[in-house]
Amino acid sequence: MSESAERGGLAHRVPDLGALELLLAVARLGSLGRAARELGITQPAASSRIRSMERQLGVALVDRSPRGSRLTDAGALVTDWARRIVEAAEVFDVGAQALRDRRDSRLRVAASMTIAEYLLPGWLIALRTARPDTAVSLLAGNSTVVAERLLADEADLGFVEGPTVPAGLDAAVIAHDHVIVVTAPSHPWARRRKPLDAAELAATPLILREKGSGTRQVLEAALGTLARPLIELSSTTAVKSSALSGAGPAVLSELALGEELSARRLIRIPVEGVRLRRALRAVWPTGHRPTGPARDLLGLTRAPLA
Amino acid sequence: MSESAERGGLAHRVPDLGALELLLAVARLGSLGRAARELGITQPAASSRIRSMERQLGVALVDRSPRGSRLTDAGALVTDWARRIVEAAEVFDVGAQALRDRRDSRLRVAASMTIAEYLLPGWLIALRTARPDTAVSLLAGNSTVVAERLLADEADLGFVEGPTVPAGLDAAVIAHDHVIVVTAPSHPWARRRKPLDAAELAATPLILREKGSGTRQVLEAALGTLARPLIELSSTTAVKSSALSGAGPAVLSELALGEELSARRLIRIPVEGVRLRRALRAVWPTGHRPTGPARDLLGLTRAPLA
DNA sequence: CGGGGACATAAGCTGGGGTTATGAGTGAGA
DNA sequence: TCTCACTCATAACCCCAGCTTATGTCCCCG
Repeated sequence: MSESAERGGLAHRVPDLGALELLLAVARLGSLGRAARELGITQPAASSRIRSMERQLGVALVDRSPRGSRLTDAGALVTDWARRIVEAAEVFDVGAQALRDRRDSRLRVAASMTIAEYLLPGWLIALRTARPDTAVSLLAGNSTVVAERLLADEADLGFVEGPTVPAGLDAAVIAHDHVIVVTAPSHPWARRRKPLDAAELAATPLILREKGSGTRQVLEAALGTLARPLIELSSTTAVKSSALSGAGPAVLSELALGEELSARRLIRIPVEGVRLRRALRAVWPTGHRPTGPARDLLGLTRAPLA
Repeated sequence: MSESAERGGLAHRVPDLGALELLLAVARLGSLGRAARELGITQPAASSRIRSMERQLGVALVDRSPRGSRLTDAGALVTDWARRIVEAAEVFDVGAQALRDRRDSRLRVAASMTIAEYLLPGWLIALRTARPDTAVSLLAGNSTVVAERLLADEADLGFVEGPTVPAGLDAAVIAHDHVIVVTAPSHPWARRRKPLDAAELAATPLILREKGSGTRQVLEAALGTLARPLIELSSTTAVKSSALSGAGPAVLSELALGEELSARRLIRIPVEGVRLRRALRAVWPTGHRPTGPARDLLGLTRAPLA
């Protein structure tokens, strides 16, 4: 993330979550008072909070009138940025909630790191709207750990990544984790018209995760040869940062890239003739077809076998 | 966003930004004390803050030892979710900062709503690492407004979307806003093997923005006929929510979809034989080639003409 | 065996955000 | 025109989260 000398800290320049939620509520409901009521606080509290947020940002956010409150132009812009933060917070929330309720919950899920990080919270948000009262617990670990938990009846549903299904488990492919090649927009590859081929990819020094990591394995299996590292880094985030800084082409899981792709801060380079993907599977003990909440969750994860 | 009865409010279950930043610093630096120093607070403050975050989440996040602190397994998971929030906050920050410094700044940008919302903050984050001391101001408005500002020398660089370039301006296409068709994973289209064609798209009732909106215009221009609305909604977010809830296929700008696509909560349905995209252009007064910071920013926005 | 890290604990201050109580516009209807 | 019902703003007060300083404990290393 290129931590520049940035004195002050984000927290002092960005309103806190409560204020952002309040702003969204005002936008939706068109009135400070109504928004306050929805969040369970009083109207003066809401009024003061919005005001102090406007002071902090140095911009008027809402037009007050005796008939209600509407967003300013600037307010509309700010509200959309705020919504992104709140959505990220929702992901955090359901993830953390699942993590917390270890023991005593109704649906116990065991998942690989990648899935637990990027996919599960989204599914759980969806599950919550369908079955609001289901408490979920989450354990993250590798395939072996997931299998152990399922077989010991300490988990109801598991998720694993990779080519093999652990023994004793039935599985269904629910999606694929695409490993993709990206560069900064300034890189020459970003202007290519023809897709890369395997030979070219194998011949080019790339920004990679360390040897043995999931994405690296997928890449080398697909190439049928060892990859040539330009830099080797031990975290997905570090790889992303290097790529963003223009150090060179990087290989990353598509799941780790959110906004960077759609905002064109990183460009996806098409690759042809190489199967750069890894199956993501739901798993359960052989015979024990998922039922109840596990079945609901499984239904939500059904994606096309693209 | 399907506001369920969700009592309590996110803010009470999710640590505040300061705490999340602290957690990231601890993860990066491997020590509470060092992290504290980096954020400009004392070691006991950091210690207590992390502890209260652990209490709040009900999970141990860091392993303390007299030699330093390392993340727990759960801590690593939580840290990655936290990073998403902090990144969204950074986007908010640079956007808001640009919005605030209206008058007295060195680089004045005028941009269409879509670009100001989704693209500009990312570019400004990148610009900040290259030119940390450049103050940027941002005005959001439609093409006409952008053109006015540029011609009145009240802006140094503009960004507009749509097929035409306002008179008196030079332009360069920097990217394309792809309008795409998405459905929930449960929708039959999510399992199609063949791309949609124009006739099929025109014949199917779709979840759309209101008539006259940008994405709707692109869609109807591409189809050469009016679209058939299943539901008409007045905000991008509302369209997204409806699609997520499985109400039907929706048409949205790719820029508005972040995590939903990569996490497969919404599935992109390929469409063939239809040009569902709109040029995004940088613009400046004819003759006045951008120089200085404006030139730097323009350089950052260069993306392939995909 | 004495530093010097690293983290924990304790006591005290401060301020942001909450509350209640009240005032003051505006518009709609009797 | 008066009054009610709605909006938002202001004032006075309270509380607690989070900060600070000052100290204690543990462990490793020279």
